[in-house]
Amino acid sequence: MKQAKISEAVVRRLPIYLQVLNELHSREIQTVSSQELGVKLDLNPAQIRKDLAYFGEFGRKGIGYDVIYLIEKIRQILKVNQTIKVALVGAGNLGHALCNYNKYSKDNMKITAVFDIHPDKIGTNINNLVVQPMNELTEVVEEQNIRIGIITVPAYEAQNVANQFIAAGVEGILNFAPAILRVPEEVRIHNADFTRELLSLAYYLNHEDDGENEEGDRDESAMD
Amino acid sequence: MKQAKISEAVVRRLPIYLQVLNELHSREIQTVSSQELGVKLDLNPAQIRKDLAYFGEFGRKGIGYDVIYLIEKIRQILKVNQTIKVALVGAGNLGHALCNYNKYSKDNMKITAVFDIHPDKIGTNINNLVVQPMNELTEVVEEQNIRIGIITVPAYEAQNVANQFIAAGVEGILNFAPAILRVPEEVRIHNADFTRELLSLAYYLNHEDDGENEEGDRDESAMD
DNA sequence: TAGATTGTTAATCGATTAACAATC
DNA sequence: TAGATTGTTAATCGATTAACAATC
Repeated sequence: MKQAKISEAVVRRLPIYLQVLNELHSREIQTVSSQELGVKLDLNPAQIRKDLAYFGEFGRKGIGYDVIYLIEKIRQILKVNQTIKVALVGAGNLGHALCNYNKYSKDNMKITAVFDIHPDKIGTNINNLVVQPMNELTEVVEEQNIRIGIITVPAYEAQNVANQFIAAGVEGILNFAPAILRVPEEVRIHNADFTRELLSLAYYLNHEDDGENEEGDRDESAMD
Repeated sequence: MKQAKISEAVVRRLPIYLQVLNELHSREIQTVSSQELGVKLDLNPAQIRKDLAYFGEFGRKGIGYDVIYLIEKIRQILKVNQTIKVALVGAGNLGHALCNYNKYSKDNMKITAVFDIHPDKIGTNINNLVVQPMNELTEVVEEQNIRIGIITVPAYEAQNVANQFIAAGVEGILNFAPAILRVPEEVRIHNADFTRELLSLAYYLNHEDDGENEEGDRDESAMD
């Protein structure tokens, strides 16, 4: 009865469920069926039921899921029912944006420390946090028990920052820099590099209606 | 011989390949094998070859892939060999950050217009662009032939902005707001909501070494 | 009770990986 | 030529979906 291995696809859907559920909750809706969730999210209801069933029996047959209860359960699963402390390196515009989001967030993930390498940034204030110099990172991460590091520095500095986070003992890294980072196996890394999203979005432009891509280009031999 | 249907998973890997290739190019490396790419990206070499082979024969047997040639080809596939114009709504910190990234980007995706609803933002300058009022959006999008809209407004305004983008005729939307947006089938939407990344990252914290989750919680009947 | 909806098993579908002939 | 590596087919693996008994 050990928890079956949960695929990444399942885990990535949980925050989406949470988002819809929070919205339903704010509209004071108390119960929801997998059917209804499926319509909202363009997902197969069976998939939603199956995803949730990996973690327990959260619903009631004939009724559906209690919104508040399910929110609580998903939070438990994602471990955001406890406060998780986060540090951020790179006090630029993006760093600012994330700190602000943070302020309004309902989830218990808190950015509790901000670092930067540039002397003109150090000592300034972001959302009640004082920007600290990089050489204090290790100490602060250890002392505050920070578990996640966010990287919002230019690509060429990203690996270096990641290394410092890892040395300091974070368990996960959220990387916004457009760079491929090497991390040891025990550290989880997620990339939130928006250029990837933008480029893959471009692929789908006009893919139906214009035929530009359908001739030429295909049957020449490569690199001649 | 019509192009086989390309799965989303494949398309999402193309920008990653492009990223590594650009890096190799900047280091003046001229040829690369699927083997080497696989090591760098933690991907199976066969998968990389198969991904690329959907679009043509880009490599040379016994040799590998010419870096410059492959960059060019992937750019064609993603349609970023031409300039693609992008508009952004929401001139906050995140909007600023994206506009700046944009400035340094090598890809031909250009943010050419920025909008905001707040009077105090309108008329200000971001990266040489003047922030415009929302009521000019439709006209500007049409005139400039803008094909992608980026949404960096609070969640409660996101759907409204999306509707305006869609009415103005954009083909794709990149949404940074933590909201689930409804769009018509012909409009492609990608979500870059960082809270999702952060929440799914939290799931993986400590999943190996602490057993907190392994008892209790499982076999109580739901909602009693 | 009848209708609705879950949790779960079985069937299907699609994506990844292995293997290898072709060839540089 | 011998070694390397592609493009591609076949085998495997995993994820999604359909179907339905259990039950509220």
